[in-house]
Amino acid sequence: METFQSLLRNELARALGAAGLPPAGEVTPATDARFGDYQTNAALILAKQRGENPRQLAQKIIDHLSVDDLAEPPTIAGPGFINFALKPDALAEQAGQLLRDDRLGVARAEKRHRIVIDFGSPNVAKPMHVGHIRSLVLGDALARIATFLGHDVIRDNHIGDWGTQFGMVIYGWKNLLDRAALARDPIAELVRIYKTANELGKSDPAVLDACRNELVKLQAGDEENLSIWNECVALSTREFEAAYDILDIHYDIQRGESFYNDRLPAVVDRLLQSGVAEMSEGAVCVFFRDIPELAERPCIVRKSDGGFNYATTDVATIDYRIRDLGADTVWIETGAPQQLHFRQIFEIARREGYTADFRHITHGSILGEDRKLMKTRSGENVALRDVLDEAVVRARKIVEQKNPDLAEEEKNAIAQTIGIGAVKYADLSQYRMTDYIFSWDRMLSLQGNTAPYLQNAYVRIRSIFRKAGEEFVLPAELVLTEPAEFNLAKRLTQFAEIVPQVLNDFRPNLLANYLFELANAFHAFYEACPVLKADEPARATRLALCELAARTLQQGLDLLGIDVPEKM
RNA sequence: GCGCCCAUAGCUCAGCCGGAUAGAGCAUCGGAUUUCUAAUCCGACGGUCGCAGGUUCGAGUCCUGCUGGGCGCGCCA
Repeated sequence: METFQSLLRNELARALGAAGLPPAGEVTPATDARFGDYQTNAALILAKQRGENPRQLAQKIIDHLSVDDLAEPPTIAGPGFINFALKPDALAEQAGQLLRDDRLGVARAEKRHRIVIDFGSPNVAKPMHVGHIRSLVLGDALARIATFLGHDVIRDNHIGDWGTQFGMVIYGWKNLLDRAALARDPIAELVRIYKTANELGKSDPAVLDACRNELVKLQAGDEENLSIWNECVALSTREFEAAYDILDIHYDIQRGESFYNDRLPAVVDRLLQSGVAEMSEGAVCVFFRDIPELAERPCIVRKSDGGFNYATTDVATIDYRIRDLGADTVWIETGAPQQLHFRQIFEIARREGYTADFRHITHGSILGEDRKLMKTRSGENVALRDVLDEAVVRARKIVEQKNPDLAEEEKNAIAQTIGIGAVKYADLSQYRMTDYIFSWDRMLSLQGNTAPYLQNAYVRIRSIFRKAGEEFVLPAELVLTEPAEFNLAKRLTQFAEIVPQVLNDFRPNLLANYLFELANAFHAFYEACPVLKADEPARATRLALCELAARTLQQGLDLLGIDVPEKM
């Protein structure tokens, strides 16, 4: 089914053609209720191109428009906008259709892409910390939305499992390991031996040498070191999985850096042979002399000691995703500091002839309430698990306060849904590039643009249906009379317009903002329009609006990776 | 030195391709509950969109310069 926006857009295109005018402008939701529901600036654009009077052109366009079944007669306003006000009947009809559509009106993408999404990507032998939240939550939401739009999405966990840190970890494992501590908290012990080895190495060159030696042995395939390494990867993976379960974020494949090891020599040979790379000061480099910003920033793909680095791995990773996985689109979600690196990697890929759509999707940092990078009092990164645990504990207290009569088990489940949802939503409701200030009080607030506010709108609807004690039956016809009904219905029809927009510039916050406005429209409707006590046909119409609002909230939150409770 | 990102109400933030008198939430103040979850709703107050130029019928949005903050820049990832 089509959205009002696309119906009007098509009609505009037809009218322009009929008027002998070229396609121009766009149809957008009205910026203000006074201007109706939709508007187009087509006349303004054409007037500029042709040096004609915009209002006269607008009239000419209107003369060819036929939107009687959707809207009141279009009007000209301001410098030459054409405004459309939807007819209540058209809105009611559209809402009825949405209820019959299990996609809530969201069209599948015209072209189905195979998209590899790389996000999260934690390091082995290190704890996941609060900084991983953004990449995880943003990447997951984008993956969910792309999947819903019909794309073939492969979620790839590109874990850091082959860094130079393993020299120290293996040295520590052999000389410093406390088995009991490892059994208790594997990652904490791995971090401890890594840090201790690092400290020792600073004061004792012999230790530093020993660490280097362990790394060389690992890279040469030494059996003992490989088995220690394997154990570290397994322990870390178990830890990651626990976090993924809590967050309900899951991957299709996990191809860590080590996966690409045996492909690296061939990558460099190929780059040299094709002339993309060249020798420089003993290293193999790619220069970008024709790109001003990159002219003085070469990318090293093989160090002068013959070793490979992460650039080599990332070139190999691009290869794999396109050749082996068949991707035509690659999205990499990481923090902003890696922008230069991926710019280089993508440029190398283009020079190798790859035409896939590469996107580096970056995000800002999470700051503490002191506006500095979020750290514990002792200056450590805040552990991801601690954040998630505290979110649930805090949510649990609120549930206890507001709804003490629920069963313990139910309270726990609700606290989980609200707490985790709040953490995710706080991140997703904000434009990804801006740094955001982490605040428990704000994200768990019951008012404002928060997950609990949206979840509450859903819960109120579920409560109505529980009270009604009846299955939802779609009425033959919806009849909209009250302004609050009209506003809610209009919001509901816009879900299908918003969802695809998110992928334009990777902005899940557009969807979050929409859902907030929808919840707002629902709450206003809830206050103004009794549902169960209303007479027919208002009662059936209002139940239908409730049903559609519940489904839209649930679907929208699900696309953000957020669950809804039945009670709270 | 060069490059990337950011700067909007007291606070936290929206504002995608340039569009009409720049919007929310929080906070503050004032209202609303015999009613389906008041975990809500309605209203008021609050702005030199960092500064200065430029392009345009029209600039928070695009261009140039500047200021302030964050990050990055040849052998870590």
